[in-house]
Amino acid sequence: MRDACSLSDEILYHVITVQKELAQLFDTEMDGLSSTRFDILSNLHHVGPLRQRELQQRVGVDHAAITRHLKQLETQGLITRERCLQDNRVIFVDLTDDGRERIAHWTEQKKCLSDRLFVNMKVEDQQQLLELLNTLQTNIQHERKTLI
Amino acid sequence: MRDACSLSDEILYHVITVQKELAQLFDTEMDGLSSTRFDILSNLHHVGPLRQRELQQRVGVDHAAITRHLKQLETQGLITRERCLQDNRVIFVDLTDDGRERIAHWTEQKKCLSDRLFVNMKVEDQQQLLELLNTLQTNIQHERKTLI
DNA sequence: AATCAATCATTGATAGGTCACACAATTCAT
DNA sequence: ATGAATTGTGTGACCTATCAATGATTGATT
Repeated sequence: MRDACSLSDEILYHVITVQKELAQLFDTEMDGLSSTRFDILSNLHHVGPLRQRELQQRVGVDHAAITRHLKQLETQGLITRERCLQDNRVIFVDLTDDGRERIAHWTEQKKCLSDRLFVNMKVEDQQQLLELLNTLQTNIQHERKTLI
Repeated sequence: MRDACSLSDEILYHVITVQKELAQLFDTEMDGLSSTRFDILSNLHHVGPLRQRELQQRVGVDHAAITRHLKQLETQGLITRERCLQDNRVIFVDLTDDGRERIAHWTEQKKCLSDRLFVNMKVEDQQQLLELLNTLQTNIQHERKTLI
């Protein structure tokens, strides 16, 4: 990605490096909570109890990853998992009281962090950035569909 | 990152998802060549033989990761590694003829792909996107520095 | 000259991701 | 009603990343 000879190359390269640095910043700032785990807890916090399957789709990682994350979060006492009585395949995931408290705090922490990253960027610039990222994302998705 | 309540949250969330989808598109399109490996070969292609250490810094991954990638690329016959005679600690990495041929082809393939991802975006929009990503990146880097 | 510090590469432990496969429960077709 | 597909979850194998510790080599200090 480095040694980009074209504008588009350079943009793609930056998307990758920005994400990488962002993830590292996130990890050090949030005392070890990974961005995926934050996502899991955040979904449960805002939406309420969720089937494992739906949680997996919302967070956007593999089934296997979700299974393992939830197992760990359960042993840490942040979430509970219960089989559904109507459909014995599905598992309902919910926050414990402790988990609810912790994710509320983490959310606050993350909000401060993300605000700090945009202090010197005008709101209209932020909006345009978001819009451009959206365009890029739909292009990527379109490309991926035509591949399959 | 999902369930963003603020503009900044939403931007960061998009950076992450765009990168993720980009990496997956890249992988499927480039017959299994990961973006890191592309980076390694691309650096060698444009810059020439490099010390392993400098290659590592350019690509921006850990020492360990570079060691393992290079080991694999060597067994695939794409690169060579030779100890430096003057300084027996360093290893010089270079492309083989086969590697040179392959990376040239991959570069072409990638160029087509990245062009396709920006067909519907005006050049001035691309420039602004790049600029905004740069701003964000320097903010992240600044934040990481103040942390340590 | 001997030792101590710095540099470069490697290795092991650990974490997170994918894919492929397995298994149980449910739903659908005929 | 029963056999076949589908769905939800769990597990194993593998890949890539990090960090920490190790080893080897060089350079610097005394």
